[in-house]
Amino acid sequence: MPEIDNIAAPERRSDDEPVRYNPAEIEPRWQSRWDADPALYRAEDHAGGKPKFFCVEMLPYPSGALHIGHVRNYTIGDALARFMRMRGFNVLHPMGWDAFGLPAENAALKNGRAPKEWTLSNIAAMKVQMRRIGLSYDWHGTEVASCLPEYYRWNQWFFLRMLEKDLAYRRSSKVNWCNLCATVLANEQVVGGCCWRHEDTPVEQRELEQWFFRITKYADELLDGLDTMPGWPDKVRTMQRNWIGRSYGTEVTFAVADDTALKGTGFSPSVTPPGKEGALAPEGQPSITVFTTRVDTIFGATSIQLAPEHALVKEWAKTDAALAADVDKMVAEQAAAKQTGDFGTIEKHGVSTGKHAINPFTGETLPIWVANYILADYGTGAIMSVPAHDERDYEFATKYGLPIKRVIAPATSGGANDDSGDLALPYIAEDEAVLINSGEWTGEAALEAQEKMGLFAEHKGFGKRTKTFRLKDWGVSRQRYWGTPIPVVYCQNGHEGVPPKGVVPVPDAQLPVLLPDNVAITAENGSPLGRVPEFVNATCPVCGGPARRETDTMDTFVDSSWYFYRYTDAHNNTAPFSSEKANYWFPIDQYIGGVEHAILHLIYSRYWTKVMRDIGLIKNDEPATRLFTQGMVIKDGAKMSKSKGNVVSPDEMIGKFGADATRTYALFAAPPDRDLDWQEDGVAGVSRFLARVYRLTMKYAPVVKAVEHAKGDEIAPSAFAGQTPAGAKLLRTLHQTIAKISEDFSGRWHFNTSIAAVMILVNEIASSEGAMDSGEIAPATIAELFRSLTLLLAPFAPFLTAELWEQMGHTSSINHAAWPVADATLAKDDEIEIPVQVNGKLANVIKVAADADEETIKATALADEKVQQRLADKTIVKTIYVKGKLVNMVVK
RNA sequence: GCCGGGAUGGUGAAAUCGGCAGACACAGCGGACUUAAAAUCCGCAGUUGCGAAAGCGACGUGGGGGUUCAAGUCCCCCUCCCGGCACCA
Repeated sequence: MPEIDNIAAPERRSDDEPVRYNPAEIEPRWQSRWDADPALYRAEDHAGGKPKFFCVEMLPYPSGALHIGHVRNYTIGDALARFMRMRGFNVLHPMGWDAFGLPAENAALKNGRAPKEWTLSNIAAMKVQMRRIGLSYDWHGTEVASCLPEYYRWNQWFFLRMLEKDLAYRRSSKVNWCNLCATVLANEQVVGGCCWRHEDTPVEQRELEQWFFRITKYADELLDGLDTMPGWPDKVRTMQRNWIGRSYGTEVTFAVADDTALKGTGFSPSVTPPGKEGALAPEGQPSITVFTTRVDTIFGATSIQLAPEHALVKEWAKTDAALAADVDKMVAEQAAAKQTGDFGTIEKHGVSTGKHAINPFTGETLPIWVANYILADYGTGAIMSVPAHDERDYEFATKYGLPIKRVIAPATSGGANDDSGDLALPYIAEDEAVLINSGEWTGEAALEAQEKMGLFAEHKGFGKRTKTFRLKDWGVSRQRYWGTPIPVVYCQNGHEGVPPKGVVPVPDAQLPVLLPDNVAITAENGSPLGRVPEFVNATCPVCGGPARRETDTMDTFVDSSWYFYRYTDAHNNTAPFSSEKANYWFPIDQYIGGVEHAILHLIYSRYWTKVMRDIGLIKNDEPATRLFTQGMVIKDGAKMSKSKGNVVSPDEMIGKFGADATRTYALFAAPPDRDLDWQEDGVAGVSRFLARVYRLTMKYAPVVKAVEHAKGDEIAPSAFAGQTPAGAKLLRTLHQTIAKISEDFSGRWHFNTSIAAVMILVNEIASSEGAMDSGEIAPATIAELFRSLTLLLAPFAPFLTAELWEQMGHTSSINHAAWPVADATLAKDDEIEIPVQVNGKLANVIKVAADADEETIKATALADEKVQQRLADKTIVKTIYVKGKLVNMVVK
């Protein structure tokens, strides 16, 4: 190919007209070209032969401005999406807006702006920012905004399906109330006793009628499914496991003793009337059911403890003023402690009810107490207290002088009847521990006894083996305006549609129930919708009579529970999405977002996926195969906040250094899973690096163009004979870099080292400028270098690389240009460096041929002068050789 | 208290499987270019001792112990920081 070799290197441009990297000129120019092409990032129809890749980043709340943390999150996803496109995948990369929620109402209160107008203008502003950053979203095909009726009508549609399946229900319950939000919060939205949005505002407990979703129906599946999700971080899975909190145990029913009868027979608390063992309470007599995970310790129970809000306590308090007063105090104390978040540390105390219960296993009579450490909403709100084998019960029993009875001993101790008591109490029994003092069960291993005693209680009818979850049903009612109206009415003629009683669902055909505009937002409690007569006054769909419309709206986590399904079919107006499309794209191949949603959005959306599967919409069990949680962006070692004045503005960064530098820095400064300390000087450094790439590539772009033109625009083949050493060295580095980055993308995602590798390559190219100009390095090599360099940087710096790609004479977009392939032969070093140690200390580094055998390497090492100095007067005991890595001589 | 994650130069970090600790950058210092500055380029750079220098040596990955020819990496104990959960029976 003489004509190629004869292409002259371009003249060095004179110093007075340098080619300057100017992102402020390049980036807007490309941005408007991209904006003008609605199909640029459109995924192909699923009929195509390419493998699919569905890449989703968690959608933002449209607050009005992107946070630098968003930039990091979206840049990670965008780099991956761009890489996968170049690897030939059919990539769906969408974006949307989590657009309902309280800040819009606060803005209305503060500035008098309508929530809708405020939200939509924020969306517009943030979309401009996202476009400036060069994020490759298919806006036209996929954009979703949850505040639009086209979206939220499907929330309503799902709500109706949930009603039909008895997954949505209404009941009165104690709820978390945030005064600043002026609404109810779900358990998941209470963080350390405070509101998740108002970190310093304690959550109050209020009794309210609420809509709930029966997420507990799926508790087992949500928990067990975690074991089948290796692509999710352990951290998130562990958090979800703890949140769901399944405990296997036994419910045991204790009959409440008839005190009047006992008094007549000379009652003694530990003596049971004969024949009363295992007795259930007679008709009309109350009983108490406790939940325990350690039924094997039941012979050690010495009292029953009830939560202050237990139904029986309320009953007894009616006729016992002193008890009522004590209990009220306890309820108030529990509520206060929950607010301040130190529920776990308040001192245990309680009060005796004077009543007694009968242990069905032993027939013993146990005193019934009310205790402040018993939760009303976990298990049955009642426990059997076993002070010998439970720390909390021990503490309580010691305080009040209740008996402590040992019924379990370690398996290694003196045997079944060893209750010598030399072991510290409380003794928390292990599985192998052995029962003592437990009647016919004495001698059984604890774990087996749990099983057998549970079965026994079941058989005798005073208990059952069961499991309890920490997870509660999801309260979705919000007393707010800016959310999805719940699509039911209450018929004033008493018509009933579906249960619950009195509720008439709005028929599908009447959806959406539109959120009215022009609603006065005030700070008063109660939903603003309740003050809009045109909204509240409705017609019963069953009888046509007057009806009152539900004024609660849905929790915004409903919106985000299924938004990514809508991406696959965003313009569908007859269904939430087409099953065919969803089944092609789902599950999401890579989901990326902050870990703060580990037990909010990420558990709700798993639940929603299972519900949608069970109503036949989709086939997948889980929404996403892989989840990545990126680290926070911090500044000067601290979380960014307006009050600290250390907030980094993405616009300012882009204005100063350009989007490419901002993006590249966000990936370069730290591995994506770690926290990143934002340093503006670092962005400046990356910007200098991109400027160097620009200057060099612009200089040699004509060479690339000429070479590729001569070859008919084929990809330059790498291996050609007669390569000079300088050229071979550059090609080696190039192919090592290609291999490294390709690997980083498919595994570790340590883009910081990917970018460092490109920097090394560029440094080497820059120092070979003389050799390239003199012709020592062939034009074909130069062409391959710059062509590949541009492709390698394309996922990180899309504007710069698009510009350079065009400057090299390419007319087709770089977005779908093929990712370079590493040539292992070219990447291979022909000479390697081997460190030589003497007694583990570095003596020297020797250079040997890459294919040198062990003998040669050892001989070379031994012959080395510096090594010899270390070996003087010593005897070599052993020589360790690690192939291609090191030689270590052990000497005496 | 329990469960995760982390601690490496002045700073962000690298070392992917036990094999040259500090790649790549930032900040710094010295130099070139310039009337000057900016920009750019070249060089130095873990700490410390000896030396005029080339160089030679010691120490060094939060602390202490261990395994190994060899430890940032594996094991045991401890400290501190971040995140989550926390009287869940």
